[in-house]
Amino acid sequence: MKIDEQLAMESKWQKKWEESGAFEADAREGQPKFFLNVPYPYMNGYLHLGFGVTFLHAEILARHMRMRGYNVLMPQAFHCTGLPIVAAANRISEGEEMQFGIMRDMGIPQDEIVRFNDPVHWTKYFPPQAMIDLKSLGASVDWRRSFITTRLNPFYDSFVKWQFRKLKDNGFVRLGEHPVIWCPKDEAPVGDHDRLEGEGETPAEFVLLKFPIDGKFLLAATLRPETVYGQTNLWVNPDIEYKEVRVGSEIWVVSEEATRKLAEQKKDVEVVGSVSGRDFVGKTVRAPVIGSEIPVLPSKFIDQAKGTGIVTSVPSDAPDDWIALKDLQEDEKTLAEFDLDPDEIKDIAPIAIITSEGWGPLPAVEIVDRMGIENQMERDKLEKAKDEIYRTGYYTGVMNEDCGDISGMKVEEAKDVIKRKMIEAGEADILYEPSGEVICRCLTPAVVKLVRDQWFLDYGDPEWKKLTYEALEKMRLLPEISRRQFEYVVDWLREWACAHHHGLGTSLPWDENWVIESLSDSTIYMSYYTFCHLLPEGSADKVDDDFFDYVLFESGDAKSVAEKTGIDVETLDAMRNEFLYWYPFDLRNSGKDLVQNHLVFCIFNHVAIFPQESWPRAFGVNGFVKLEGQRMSKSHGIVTYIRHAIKAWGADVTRITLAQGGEGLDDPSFDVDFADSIGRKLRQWMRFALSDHETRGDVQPIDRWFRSVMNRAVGRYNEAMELLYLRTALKHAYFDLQGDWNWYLRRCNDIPNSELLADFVELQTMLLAPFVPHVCEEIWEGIGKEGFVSLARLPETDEDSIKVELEASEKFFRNTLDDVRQISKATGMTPARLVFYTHPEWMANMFETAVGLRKEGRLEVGVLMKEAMKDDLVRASSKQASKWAPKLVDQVTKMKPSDVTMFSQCIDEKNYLEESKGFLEREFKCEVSIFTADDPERHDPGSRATGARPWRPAIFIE
RNA sequence: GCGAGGGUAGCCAAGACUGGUCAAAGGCGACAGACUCAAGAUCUGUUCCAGAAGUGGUUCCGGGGUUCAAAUCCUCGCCCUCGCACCA
Repeated sequence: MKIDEQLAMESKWQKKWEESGAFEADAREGQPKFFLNVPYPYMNGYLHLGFGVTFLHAEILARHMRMRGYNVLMPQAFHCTGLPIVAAANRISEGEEMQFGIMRDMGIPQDEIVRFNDPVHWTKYFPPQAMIDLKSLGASVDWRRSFITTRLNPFYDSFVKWQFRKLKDNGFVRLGEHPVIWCPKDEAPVGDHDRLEGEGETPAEFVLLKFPIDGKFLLAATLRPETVYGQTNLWVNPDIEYKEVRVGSEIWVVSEEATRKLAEQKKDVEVVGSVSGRDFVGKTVRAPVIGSEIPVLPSKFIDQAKGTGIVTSVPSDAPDDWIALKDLQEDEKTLAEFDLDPDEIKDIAPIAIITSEGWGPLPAVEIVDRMGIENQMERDKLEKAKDEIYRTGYYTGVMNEDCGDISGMKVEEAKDVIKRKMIEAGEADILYEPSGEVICRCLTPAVVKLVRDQWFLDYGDPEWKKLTYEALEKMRLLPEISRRQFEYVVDWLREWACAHHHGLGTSLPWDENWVIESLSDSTIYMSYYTFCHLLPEGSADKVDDDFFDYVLFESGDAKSVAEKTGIDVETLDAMRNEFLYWYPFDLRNSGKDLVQNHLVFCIFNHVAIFPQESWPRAFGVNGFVKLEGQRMSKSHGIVTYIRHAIKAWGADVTRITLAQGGEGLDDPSFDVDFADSIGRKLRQWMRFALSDHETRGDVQPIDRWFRSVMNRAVGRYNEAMELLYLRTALKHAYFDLQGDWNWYLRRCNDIPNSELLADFVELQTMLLAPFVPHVCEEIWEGIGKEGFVSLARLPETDEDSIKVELEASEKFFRNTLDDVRQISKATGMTPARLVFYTHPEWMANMFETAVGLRKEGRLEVGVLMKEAMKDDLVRASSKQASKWAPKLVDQVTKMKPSDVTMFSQCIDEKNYLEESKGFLEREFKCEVSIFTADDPERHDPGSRATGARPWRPAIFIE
């Protein structure tokens, strides 16, 4: 079948599903339900395979559960909230080439790209496209319940407002201030996606130390406030014009660059003058905390862009300070230039303050020596030195006894204590700046802005955390191994800034100037899926809090809600009923990147708003798709859209390839070779299923064997599917089963039992249907079944047809065959005659005795002999028995528990081989004879018979 | 740096919690054979090394350890992935 025939076949079934409403799910009393969903994808482009993997995990399970008899709901909405769409639209209107390139790569015609200059156009264009993609992927979604977010959807808008009023009423929303990386030109926060440089950089907190001088303050910035006890002097750059800034009632002296930072972070800031650094050199200032006078000295190593352009000097622990001090002490010219007393300067010595592992009292002195740093200009070496000291100092360091109140504290904790103390005493302040250089996409270097009156969701609230933890404990996590990460995140989350001033979304109900950000308007919307398809058009502006209170909590009065909203009571009750029936959801699946925010927010918000019986039941988490080992991501350019994959391979192959890519948290890979190969196999399977075969009516042991194997496979498949181990499920239900079927055909000389053949084709088709639904529908129809396979009922495992002894016998047979092959290979012989010698009867008795002892846990050589000798047959061969006993004990001890069960009862091996003699002769194309090892009549020219053991006949090849 | 998950044969990937039939499932690729006029598809076999008897040797990122026994448990180190916040 060519790809276009394949696609035509697939869309034929997609149309049939849609026309018949096969996947539209309504509350049905008496039938168990299963409600799955995945986070709605963001609508700034076509859907890519990354979303495909996440989606398919849920979708495939949805199809599986449907076939297990559940009433399954799988809805899908689309996310438009937030900045990226707006930012991208702006870039289009600015004519930015990069953005045009992205649009072209998606396959949007050049003359249509300009229409994307309006954010609203994105929200109209992409959701239908995403629907097309998912439908052509064979999604079994109830599309009646789809929607988009933001105020563009007034119903959803009301829902989010209701949610936020609830959160606020319950005391989970509060006001505070918050530093963000900020673009002064755009006057907007610069998220990672909007950065040309500096991905991952965050606001870092500097402590500003105030040094009073002439009624003003010199402001020195430091990342290590705990080192104030080691201050010996202050550094200023004599060649710089510093600015005098009025901050509140104080005048601060800082670099020009720093004035801009202050403007974004402090209230009431005004530049009032300027002063040369030179003016301060030689003067003394009183250092904060320690209170002693220290000299202001000249230095040129200070980076003016960083901090305030003024640095306090701690030569004991800062290599920069130590080397600068040393330089100056030896630099007579500079000393003279600034009229500094050489003796006084030379008297300045580092003050030891921190004791840390592997270091002496003066780490900076030590490391400058060790690394052979000569002067202040060796910036790279100095950076490295600083890093090294800071790392060990921070984690292992302890403040020594000369550090006042913080003596004896660990550096980690001293830092905070001293900072707070200084700020309280008015000796210090805070300044944020990006932890590394950040450049906005508009080419402007970013700064840190302190956003005031910021609304937060207070995820730090201990009571709230406690409830969330409780909910998490009761949840099922797939895979379970992700639990530690969830626990960590619940613990670690603090306030979350839940609204901003830009982007699409819903405004805060109590303050229209704020727009709720995208991770906060998407936490409980799974409940909205349950009833949104019943919202009547035209009631958009009337749906209010009372409405949601009624539908979700049945609080209030139906009649008055009906009057207010114009939605009749019956419809209201139907919505209420849908919610009650479907909620909570049974599984939400997502990429692993959402564990640390979205999924945990989802729990937080559920426990804040809903009663316990509506809390989430399970989360599934999966990795990111890799294409040939490379991560797919938009920013890295390697993107494969769902539609491109479908065009190349069709929906079925795309689905099964993604499903078998990998399990658990590992990143699954999209294996192109596998896709090609599985496509061939599926076509082959369809041909096989739909063609006529020669069959027979009689039932042979091998038929019972395959039926046993088949039923066992179903059990394993169900187990794996429930845990979302799709690859494992495919292995059991498809690859292994196909292999067993091939073996079965070989064993019955290519003439299968007719009933078994029909059952196998039917079952295999059902097992594959969740993965490759289209080809399975085609087969289902072809073999004359009514209705869709997608809606067929998977039979329960028939425990009675699982026959352990039959499977053991066949395993024995295959092992024996393998042995023959191994011997042939090792000897290079092609058998001209094959002779098998099965174990003598006494061995079986002794073997079973050994297994019995193992089960009782008292298998030892002595015990075994004593027990086995009670048997007449064993006693008759006592000499051989005692020789065999140690080996037997060893062998049985090492058996897997599963094999102990499988091989505990010996079988009539001679008879089993006899029955398959014809098969053996066909396989090896030679004469085959079978003897018991103690048969005096046996043909045994190689004296092999003595090697026979239970489950392992001796073999002789001529 | 912090938190979480990983590193298994040519490649992808099970196994690890509960140590032993583990030279390690399955898939992909490769090679050989059967079928075929041929190719493809399909089926069968091989795919760490050695081997004229079903075996032996050396393996599961690297070092050290526990144990009769380690891919599996402990420890140290190296490397990879995800996340670290207002951003979807």
